[in-house]
Amino acid sequence: MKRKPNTETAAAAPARAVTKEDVARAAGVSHITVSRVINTPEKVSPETRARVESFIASMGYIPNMLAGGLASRRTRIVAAIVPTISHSIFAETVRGLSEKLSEQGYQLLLGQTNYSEMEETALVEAFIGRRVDGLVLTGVQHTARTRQRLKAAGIPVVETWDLTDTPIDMLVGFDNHAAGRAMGDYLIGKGYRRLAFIGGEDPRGIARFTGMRDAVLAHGAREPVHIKIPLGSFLRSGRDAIGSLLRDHPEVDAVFFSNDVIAAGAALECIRREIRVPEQIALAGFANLELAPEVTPALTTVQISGHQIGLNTAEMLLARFNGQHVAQPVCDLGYSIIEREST
Amino acid sequence: MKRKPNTETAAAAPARAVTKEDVARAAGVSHITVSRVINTPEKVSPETRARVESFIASMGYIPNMLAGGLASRRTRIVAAIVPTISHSIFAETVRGLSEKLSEQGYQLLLGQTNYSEMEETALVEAFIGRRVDGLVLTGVQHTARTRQRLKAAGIPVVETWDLTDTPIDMLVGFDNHAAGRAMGDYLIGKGYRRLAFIGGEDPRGIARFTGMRDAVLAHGAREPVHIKIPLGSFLRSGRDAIGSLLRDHPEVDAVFFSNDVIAAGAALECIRREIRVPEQIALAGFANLELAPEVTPALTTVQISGHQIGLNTAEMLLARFNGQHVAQPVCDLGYSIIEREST
DNA sequence: GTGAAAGCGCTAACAC
DNA sequence: GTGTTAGCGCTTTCAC
Repeated sequence: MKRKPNTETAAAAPARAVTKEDVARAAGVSHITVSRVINTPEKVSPETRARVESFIASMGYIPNMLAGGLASRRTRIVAAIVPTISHSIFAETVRGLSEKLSEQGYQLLLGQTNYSEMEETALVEAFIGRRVDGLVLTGVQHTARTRQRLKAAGIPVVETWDLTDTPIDMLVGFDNHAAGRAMGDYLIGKGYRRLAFIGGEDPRGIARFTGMRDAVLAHGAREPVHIKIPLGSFLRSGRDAIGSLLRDHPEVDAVFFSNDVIAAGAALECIRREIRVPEQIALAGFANLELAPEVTPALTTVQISGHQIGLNTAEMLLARFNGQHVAQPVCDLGYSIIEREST
Repeated sequence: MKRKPNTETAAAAPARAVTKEDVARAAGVSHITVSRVINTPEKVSPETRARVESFIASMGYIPNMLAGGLASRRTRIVAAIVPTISHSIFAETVRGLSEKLSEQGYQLLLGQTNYSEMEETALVEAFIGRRVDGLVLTGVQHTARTRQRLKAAGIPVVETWDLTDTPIDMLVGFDNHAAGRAMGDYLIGKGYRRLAFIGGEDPRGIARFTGMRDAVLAHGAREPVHIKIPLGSFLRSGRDAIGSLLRDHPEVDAVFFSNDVIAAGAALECIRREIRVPEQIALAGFANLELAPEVTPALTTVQISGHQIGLNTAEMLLARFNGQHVAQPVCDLGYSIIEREST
C-alpha cells in the first residue's frame, strides 16, 4: 500500500485531531470523498468506500461537526429550556426529547431558567449564538425580546406545557385552565363545596387555579382559598401548606394541588396526623406522576404526559428538519381526570 | 445578479444572520474590532466600543459561536452522560452542573445511556465530534473504546458517582462499596441479623450490595438475600419487591435498598399492609432524597449529594478550562448514615 | 464516481 | 488602539 509522506502519526497525540484531510491522504483520495463516505456512502464506489472506511476506523477519525455545522448551516443540535430539571415533569419531557432526537443523530443542549423569563431570554440568545437547529421552550409566556430574537433567527421553535392562540411557531401542550376547570367540576360533582388550591405562581399553576376557581364559582360555590407556595416546590412544601390550611381554614373539604408532588406531601402529612382522606379532607393532584397512585390513599389527579410532550415535540422538530410541512403546528395533548381514593 | 453584501440591519430576515462583518461595516471599523468589543472590551477605546456596542444592539447581532469555536478550538460546551435524566439523583447532578457552568458561559449537552455501555460509547464519540471542551461520565466502568477515544481526544473528563484507582482523568464521587459496608455495619449494630438487599444491577448498586454483604459476613451473620429489580426502577418496583420478599423470605428483619425511591415504595407498601416498620421489618434507603425524611416512617438512609457532585464537577472542569492545575483530580465526597425511624 | 475551488464566520497571530 | 493575513475543518457547487 502506498501512502504519501508521513501522514500517519495520529496515534495518541492530543496535539491535533485527525481530520478528513489526514484520512484522505492515507487512503489516497481527496477529502471530499471521505466526506461522501460518511454522509452519502451510496455515491462512492464500494471499493473506495471500504478502503476509506478502514482508514477511518484505524485512524480513529471523528468528523468535526463544528466545521460541518459552519459549512452546512445545520448543527443537528436542539436546545431545550426548562424551569428546572429537578422537577420530574420536566425531566420526563427532556428524556422524551433526548431519546427521540438522538435516534436521528441530534443532540440536546439543556438550559434551566429557574422560572425566570430573563434567564430564558439569556439562554435563548446563547443558544441562537450556537446556531441550534431548533429550540424548545417551556410555557407560552416569554419576554418581547425572546420572541423577537426567535423571530429573527427563523429557526423552528416549539412551546410546550401550555396552549395559546398566538404561538411563536409550534406548540405541544394542553389547556391548563381547562384542566383546572375540569378538576373544579369534578370536585363539585363529588359534593365538595369549600375548596382550596395550593400551588406555585408560575403561569401554568395560575391557569390551573383560575380554571378551578371559574368552575367552582360557576357552580355557585364559594371562592376557593388560594395558598401560594414557592416555585419549584417539593413534598416538604405540600406538608407545610396543608398544615397551615388545616389550621387557618379548617372548613375546607377539598384541596387541589398544582402538582402531584406537593399533593403527595400533603397526603403524607395527613397520614402522620391521622387525618382521614377523603372523609375529613379530599386531595387532588396534577400530572399523574409515578407517586400519585402509590401514596395512601392513592391520589385523584389530572392525567397528562410530560414524556409524550417530549416525544411529540421531537417529532415535530424532526419533521421540520427533514423539510416536511408540519400540517398541525399546534398539538393539544389533552388531559383527563383520574379518580382514585383521595377524593 | 451578483451576490450582494447585504449590509442592511436585520429586521426579521431569516435569510442570513447578521455577522461581525455587517456590524463592522455599519460602525465603520474592521470586524476584528467588533470581535474585541465582545471578547476583550478593555482593549478598545471607549468611544469605539460604545459605537460598536450600539450597533450590536440595534442590529441584533449574536456572535456565531460555531465559527468562534472552530477558530479558537474552544466550544464552551460540556457534555454530561447519565443513565437517565428521570432519576432524581442524576437530575440533581445535571442541575448542579448546568447551574455552575452557565455562570461562566458554558452550556451543557445532555446524553442518556439507559445504563448501556454501548450507548455511552456512541455518545462519547458524538460529543467528541462536537468538540466539547469537557465530558462528564456517570460511573467508572466504561468500554475500552470509550477510554481510548477519550484519551485520544485529550479533553478534560470527570467520572462521577463512584471511586476508582484508575480514573480516566478526574473524578467526583464516593465509595459505594464502603457506603454499603457502613450500612451493613449499622444494621448489624442495631441488632438485625437476617438482612436483604433490593436493588438494580448497575455497577454502583452492585457495589453497595457487596459492601453490605461483606460487612454482614464479617460479623458472622448469614448471607443476605439479594433481590434484583430492573434498572431505573421507581416506587412501584419497591412495592413489588418488598411484596415478594415478605412472601418468600418472611424471616428477613431488615432490608437495604439501593436507593430511596424503591425504599419509599416499600415503605408505602408496608403502610398499606399495616406491617410495622421497623418492628416487623426495618428499611434503609440510599441517597437521602427529598422523599426519605417525608415518608412514614422516615427512612434511615445513606447521605450523599448528587447536586454537590454536579457542582464540584463543574468547578474542576472550569479550573481546567481556565488553565489552572487541578491539584486534587480525585474528589471523594464521602457519605454518612442518617438514622431515622425506619430502622 | 471523483475532485477543485470557494467559502461558512470567526479568532490568532502579527503588523501598523 | 486598530487592522491585515491566515487559517480552523468542513460542505457546497460545479467541473470532469
